[in-house]
Amino acid sequence: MTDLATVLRANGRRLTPQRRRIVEALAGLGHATPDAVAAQVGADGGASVPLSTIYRGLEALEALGVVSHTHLDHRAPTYHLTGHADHVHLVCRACGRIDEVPASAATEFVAQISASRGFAADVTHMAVHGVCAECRS
Amino acid sequence: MTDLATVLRANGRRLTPQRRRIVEALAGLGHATPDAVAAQVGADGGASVPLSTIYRGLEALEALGVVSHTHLDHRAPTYHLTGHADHVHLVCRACGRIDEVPASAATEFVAQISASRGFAADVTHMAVHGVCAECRS
DNA sequence: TTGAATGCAAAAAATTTGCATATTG
DNA sequence: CAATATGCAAATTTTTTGCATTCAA
Repeated sequence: MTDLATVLRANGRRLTPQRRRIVEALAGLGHATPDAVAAQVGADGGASVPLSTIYRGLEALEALGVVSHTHLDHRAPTYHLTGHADHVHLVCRACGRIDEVPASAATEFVAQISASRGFAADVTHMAVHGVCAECRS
Repeated sequence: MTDLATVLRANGRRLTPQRRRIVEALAGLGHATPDAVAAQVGADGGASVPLSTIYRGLEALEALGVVSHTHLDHRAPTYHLTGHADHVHLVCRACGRIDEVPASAATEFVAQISASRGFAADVTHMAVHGVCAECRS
């Protein structure tokens, strides 16, 4: 936790209560859109934080590698703590359900494109679309 | 081409000149955002087509499986013809470059999650983020 | 102190929707 | 002719920006 302050300060940034709350919200939610983060932050009892601050906070934290985001579905960037367990998201195109599988399932795939293209893939929180088991039947 | 009309009619939809131009635009561009499609459609000499029609057209075509979309970067759904060569996009987080590798590179990966979760992944045009060869050095 | 961050409010983008009119099948 | 699509304009939604004020370091 104090680590957060360290990372920010090391880059001339500051740890404000708002940012601390953004991180806490993400820790509790796992994944969340800026909107959802705002809602969660507002739900912790304290004063609500304007969306603009949420956006700027997430942006600052992402620049420092504390959080990152992916696009699980249509229009919604979902943020998560970088430390959050690495996994790939399986997004069902039919029912919308989102399942997860450990990122290790893609190890081979990652190695392959690294070898063939020199591309260092980061499959953490990668979104894979398709149809889930239930919807297939 | 006439096939397009068939698919639409088979579902009670209609082939309008606008939709034909949308498909032509995609064929020429490969991938494109709704905005880019509109620009291309407008560049073909004919009258410009309002964005709302582009959106509705893409939606209708996607529902019939003629086109589909993915999110390559931050805020931009990119559409492409379903028939367009299957490949996975390698999006460089550093320079923004987008490279492609055949979808077959993910065969093993797809098989794995199918076996473990019964999830039928469609990696066509899947976006994989990371750092490209040049930016790594 | 002093520059970074917040809060608001207003501006931009990006989509979506209502509806009268035009068109396709 | 009947139902689907288009065009436009207006309404939403989502994200960004300007700025005076507050606050962390």
